[in-house]
Amino acid sequence: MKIATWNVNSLKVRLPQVLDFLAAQKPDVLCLQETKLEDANFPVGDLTAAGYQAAFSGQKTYNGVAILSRSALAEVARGIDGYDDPQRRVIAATISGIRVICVYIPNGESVESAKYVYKFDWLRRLHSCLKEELARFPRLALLGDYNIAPQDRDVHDPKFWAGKVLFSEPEKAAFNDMVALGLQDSFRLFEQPEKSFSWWDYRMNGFKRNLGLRIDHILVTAELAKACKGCTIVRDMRAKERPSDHAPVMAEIEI
DNA sequence: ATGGCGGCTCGCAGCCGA
Repeated sequence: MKIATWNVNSLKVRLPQVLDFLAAQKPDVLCLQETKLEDANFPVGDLTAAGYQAAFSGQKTYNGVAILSRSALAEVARGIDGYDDPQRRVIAATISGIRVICVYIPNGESVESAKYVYKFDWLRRLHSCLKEELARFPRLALLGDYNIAPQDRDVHDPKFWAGKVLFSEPEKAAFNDMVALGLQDSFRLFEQPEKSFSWWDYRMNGFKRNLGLRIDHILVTAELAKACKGCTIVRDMRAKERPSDHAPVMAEIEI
């Protein structure tokens, strides 16, 4: 089973690239972030034609998440239970007995910003939600745009990024709090090329110069980690015409 | 590397992302 995550930065613009990715990589599950679409405009027809069912939770202009799956999506849940957040950032579904949670964790803007405070409030709520989900589902994967680069090797210039949003110590601590719940970073279960990133700024020739960050992750429970056969960043999607600023991340689980 | 890109909107400039 191949599970993937991709921040597409507008599904309306990126639909052709998403269809390319589905055809080329044939993931069983693809989690999307920043669809920027109201549910009424979700491209159900094109995705059905490509062989995928979808569950989605969107809004106009900002945010928006979705899960595409070749097989049935059960127990679909939108948002975090008990948290009335108008920003559409979470959707979950059970697929082939695996709990798949797709998240678009807030960016935070800067460490001085009110949005940084929101990020931590949000992460606290996600943490307690995860605790409950983990009690129910020994097979769970948390995929998405975390907006956190957890380690020095996930940042092209750790000295420059030190203390900045996406790489500040409290954010790394929040990431480690999720790991402490029993989740493992599937990417780091395997040998990986140096300077592996999942996001590159559109500006300053960020991709060509490989000035990136690894902020998109697939965290899995121990039971899935045991069955995990690989995790890769599908870098070539970032090199295409009119790319998202993120590349997809994909893990293979033998089930 | 932070102006510099690219997506969005009752657009024609400003907000947001990361």
